[in-house]
Amino acid sequence: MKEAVFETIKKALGKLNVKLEDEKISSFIEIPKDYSKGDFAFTCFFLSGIMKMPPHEIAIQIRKAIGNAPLEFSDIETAGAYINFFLNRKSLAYQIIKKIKKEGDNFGKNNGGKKEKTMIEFPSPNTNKPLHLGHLRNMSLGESLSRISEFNGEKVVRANLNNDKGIHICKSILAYKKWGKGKKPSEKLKSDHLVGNFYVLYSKKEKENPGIEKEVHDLLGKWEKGDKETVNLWKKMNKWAFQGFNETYKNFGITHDKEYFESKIYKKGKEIILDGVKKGIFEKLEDGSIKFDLKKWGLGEKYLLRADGTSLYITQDLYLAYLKQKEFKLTKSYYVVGSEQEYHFRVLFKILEKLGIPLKGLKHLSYGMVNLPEGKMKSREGTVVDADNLIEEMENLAKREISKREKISSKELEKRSHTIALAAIKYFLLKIDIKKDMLFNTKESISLEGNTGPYLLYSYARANSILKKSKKEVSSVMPEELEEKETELILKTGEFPEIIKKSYNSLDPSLIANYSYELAKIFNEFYHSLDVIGSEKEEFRLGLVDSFKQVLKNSLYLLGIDILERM
RNA sequence: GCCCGGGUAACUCAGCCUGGAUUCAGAGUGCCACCCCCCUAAGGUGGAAGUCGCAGGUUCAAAUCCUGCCUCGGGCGCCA
Repeated sequence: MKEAVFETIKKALGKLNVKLEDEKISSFIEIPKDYSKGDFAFTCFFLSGIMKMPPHEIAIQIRKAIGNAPLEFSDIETAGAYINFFLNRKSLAYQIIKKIKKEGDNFGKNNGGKKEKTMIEFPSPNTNKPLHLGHLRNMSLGESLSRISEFNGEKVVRANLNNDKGIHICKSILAYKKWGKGKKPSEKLKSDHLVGNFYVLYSKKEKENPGIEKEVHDLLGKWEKGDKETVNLWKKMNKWAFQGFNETYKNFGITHDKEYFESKIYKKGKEIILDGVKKGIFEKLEDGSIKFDLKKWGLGEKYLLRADGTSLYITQDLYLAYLKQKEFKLTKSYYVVGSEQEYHFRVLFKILEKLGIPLKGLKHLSYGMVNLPEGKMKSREGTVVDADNLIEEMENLAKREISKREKISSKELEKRSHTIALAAIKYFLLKIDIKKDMLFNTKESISLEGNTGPYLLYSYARANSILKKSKKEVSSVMPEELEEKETELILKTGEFPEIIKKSYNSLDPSLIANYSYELAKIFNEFYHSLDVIGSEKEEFRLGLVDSFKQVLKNSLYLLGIDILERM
């Protein structure tokens, strides 16, 4: 439709003997923020220099030169320095509603990425402590980005790298060994929480007696040598950690297609480094260590292999990047990892580039930290918001709210409160710009009112309720006149495909989250100002409600949020 | 010291990429007032609340672009 505006303007300018490049004209055609100002607008400020007239005068001149509005438009009017183009909204509305109806769950999909095979890695936890709020942000983002990519036609492999070895793991193992007394997970103590408790205990003991740090190193040494007792204990505790994680993943609606384990790859990658030395990219020092000079790119120097020939974190990451590619023939590979690791990934990608390993589409999907009013979360000190506890707390809150309103079976109560709790958490974590740090204030964040996940579910349930109660059939016949709220709602649903593309291109789910809220808000305004059931336009408005419901559903799907037919 | 990223109402955040509009720089929470005759009040309506960190610059036009500064966070290991 923009072309029609363009042609109209170009013609009019021709009549006024104003010569402009097509691109320039096009760049001054914009979409007004407010529907009441039309569907397109042409700004005349920039012409004042050329035409030697005040901008509003120019607008009037151009409007005159346009003459009668072409068929596509219902109206063209000037407002100050703007020429506002109103599309024939009845036919536009009709087209949007028809399209949503026809495409349903596929509305907004496109296959722009159909040639892509993408691996998205998240949340890659350490196995020495349970998942916390930071992981919830990570998982919400990972799942949402996976769905957004799929919605745009990509094939997505959801992967997880389990950081199951290293000094931090040995800390919880040592604490268990010394003070665990053979304790086992129980109904009351989830297995990964048990492991986490010993990690906290270790930190406490270390403060009292810094000497035990040596014992941890000894333990790591034993593990690396394959000491039977140590390895068995490590296996046992890792199993507990994984069991607990799996419960949390399931509870949070996360699945993976591929699991990687650091313990299985940590020795690998040496060949890649040595190959780089042969090619003269890396430098071998006298003591045998290998390093890479990245000062050219402002990244300093980085060691790639220890003097004793053992691997470093970056070494195994190089290997894993290579392995992923080999196994899955990827065209893209994303890492959902916190912003604190930006430097690491810049170095990693630069090295891969220099090695000439044909890895395309590597990207660190960096997200900001989740902080508490008291400051940073620290697992060591136990000052974290635990994932399982938070979910449970939210469920209880939702249960209380539901019980105030309605008596339902306990099974239904469980289901609804769970869905509401997850919606609240996921929406809260996704609505904020991916790259920004965020503050989690327990009391304020755990709200079910206002700009929240439950608000969206509630709007959806209301729409559903109308459709259920009405005895009439949805009709595609357009009414004579459209009310303002009707127009707003239709145009907003029509924006959806564009939002999807934007969100896909910028890899940021917050655009969809904020769109969902705006959409639901308009629906609630519509709901309050106009009757559906019993109105003369009942059939038409049912169609409108149905479109809204569909678009909100698609939108929430992309955020990884399940819907409820009743609330 | 160097490299990233923030600083918009009391609080939490949109808007910034792609600079514009009339009375207003928007939401939510909180505060004040109002609305259940009617499709779920987890809702809607109105009000109070802002030197868009500071100072320059570019432009007909700057929250938005550029420079400097202030300030907060993160990062700069033969740790992971």
